[in-house]
Amino acid sequence: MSRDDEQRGEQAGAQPPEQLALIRETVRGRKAPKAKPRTWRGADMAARLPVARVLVDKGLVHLDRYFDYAVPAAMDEEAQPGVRVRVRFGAGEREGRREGGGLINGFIVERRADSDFTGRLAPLAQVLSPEPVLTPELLQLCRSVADRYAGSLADVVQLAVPPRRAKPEKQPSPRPLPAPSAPAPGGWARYPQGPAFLQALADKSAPRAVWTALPGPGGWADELARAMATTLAAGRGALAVLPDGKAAARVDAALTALLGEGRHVLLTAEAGPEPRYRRWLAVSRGAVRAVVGTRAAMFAPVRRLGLAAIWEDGDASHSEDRAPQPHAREVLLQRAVTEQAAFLLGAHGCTVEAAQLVDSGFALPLAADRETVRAVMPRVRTAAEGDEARDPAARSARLPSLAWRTARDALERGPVLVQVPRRGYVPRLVCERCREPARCTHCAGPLEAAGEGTVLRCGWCARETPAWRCPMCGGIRLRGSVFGARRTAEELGRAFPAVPVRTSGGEHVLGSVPGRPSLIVATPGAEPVPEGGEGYAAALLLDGWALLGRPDLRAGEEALRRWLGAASLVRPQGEGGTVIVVADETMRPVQALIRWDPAGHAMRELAERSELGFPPVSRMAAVTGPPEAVAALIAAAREAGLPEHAQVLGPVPLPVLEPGRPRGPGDPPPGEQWERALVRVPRGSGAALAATLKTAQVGRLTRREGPVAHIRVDPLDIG
DNA sequence: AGCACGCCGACT
DNA sequence: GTCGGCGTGCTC
Repeated sequence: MSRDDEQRGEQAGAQPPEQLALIRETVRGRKAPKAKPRTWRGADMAARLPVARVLVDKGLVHLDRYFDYAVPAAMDEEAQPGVRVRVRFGAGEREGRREGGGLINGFIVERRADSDFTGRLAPLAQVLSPEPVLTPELLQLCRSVADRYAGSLADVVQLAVPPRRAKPEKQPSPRPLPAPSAPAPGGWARYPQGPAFLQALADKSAPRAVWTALPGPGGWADELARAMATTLAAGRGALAVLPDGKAAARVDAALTALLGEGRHVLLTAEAGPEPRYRRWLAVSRGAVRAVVGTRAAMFAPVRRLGLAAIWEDGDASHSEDRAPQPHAREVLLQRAVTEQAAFLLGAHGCTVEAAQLVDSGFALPLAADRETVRAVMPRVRTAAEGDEARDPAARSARLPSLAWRTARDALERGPVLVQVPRRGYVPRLVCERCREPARCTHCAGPLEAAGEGTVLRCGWCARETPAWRCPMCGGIRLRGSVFGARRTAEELGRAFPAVPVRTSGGEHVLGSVPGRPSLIVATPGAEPVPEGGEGYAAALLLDGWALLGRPDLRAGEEALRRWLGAASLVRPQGEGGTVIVVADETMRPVQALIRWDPAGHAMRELAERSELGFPPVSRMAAVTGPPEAVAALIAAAREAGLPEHAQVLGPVPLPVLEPGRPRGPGDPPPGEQWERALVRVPRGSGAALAATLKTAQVGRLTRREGPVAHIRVDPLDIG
């Protein structure tokens, strides 16, 4: 943003000398020794509201409460609610004097006349900066997120408030620009309910919608920007969270085209810490009222929020990987409700959670007519896996003949996208005949085989299934591997020697590619957008079997989501756009792709999960850790009182972490054998479950009872 | 988690 | 009489 350059230098003249020294030290570099704050022992305390209630910045669950400190008179002015402070913490009293105790950071949450603490209050050591970053609204949001995820407030605050940077704080934010005028509906006119949704935003009411975006490269970004601009025009703030920097940049560009510079900021990691903090401050100070960003932006303190939007809620990157691992969709839902803002969930596909929002009546569907969909969608055809082409080059690439012919013809007209499975994306056990994932007859968890010829065991409840029989087709044989996908991708180049081949995925993701004939081999989610806005002439989706074969609950939804993502970049069928999906055409996600009906697919999935008692119809929490820690935490939770109808599944041994994959919270350290138990409760008991688990955890940590287990509410990979 | 406090045994 | 083992419990 060019706004970052418009800042004026600091006005140091107003600062007291003590602070100047501190500033110099901070600016000089990280290695410089920290100024030692004075002790304030015996100093005068503030005359009015001499007590500061402080949130101590330590993520320990059993310290999840506030601590009171005395406010020295010299800090009275700056020690306002929301500011960052340093306090002495963890020391006892020796010879009647307060001693030692490490200096740690915290936030003032309240100024009070008195404390309910009976001992002598320690004074605040230092006000780090007078910027009130943890506003009451943000604090309340963090509290409810912490509660929902059985985490500590300090952990969530750490996710919500970016680390301090001295320079941006000392610069003024630009003056807020007046509200823009409302934009035209643009692409929203293609949706029967589109204009009405915008009108509701303009009327400052709080519409909630699950938006099934029409295919086409980039249209969605403009529509999202228009929804945000309409909200701004009504005098309220807007926030959109996107799965990656690439998608966020597109909405940023669309908003800039609509409103010019200065009315919104882009909050992504790519900007670098200092510009990012500067932009965050501009939002916090109310200078900017619209935010486009990646998941950390879900906490952005937008003033008078009028719209909370999320794009592609099925993308795994919307799930925070730091404790307590909140999901952007859930956080934005929470904000929409408490801040009385509109909620917009948009995607090309549809998650079961989104379907449930519609099913429960919380949100209304925002989708185009069948006719409109048919007019812009590509032609979708299936190719059988065994139906390999006669051409030897195509054979070596294991391309079905239809895929081979389609690609060859389309390459006359433009670029062709080839979607191949991501490495490590290998299914577990499925029926050899109909490819139905093998599930436990007791709890419907995924069946696993420890090795060749070993007995089948459930990945959830550990019960053994000695004689498996497919419930769908009666088959008795299982299959569990996928052909070398990586090699298939490489061999594609040999199948089409006359055409340039480019790859996108893993470390090297392309944002866009030239619109001329070429083969683009990409892993799901890394598909580049063809330049010129025309789209791909064709797409080959070769990863069907790998995607659909996973026993993951989301396998179908995820396969469809990834296919739709790629197919959305293909030209309409009227312009010759064709998609070939190599998968069995009788499978439900394949059918949904052919009909371009993600919402219908998600509704059917939801109905099925409802029967089986799966999330999101039920709520789950995963408890992982060393076996004795898991057992003890579950026992403690039982004692603390699990909600009615709670069901404990397992524990079962956790599979060893694949080498190379980064270890997250809840993953075992290398070499340790951990276990996982799942606790399942009816919908509506989620809050009670989180509270119980947290109580059990706090009890165990306080008494330091052996190794610690990790709690994950709404685990993603439950089988 | 740190870290101090305290209660009991072994030492100068 | 005093030092220090580590078990117990608090951190404003």
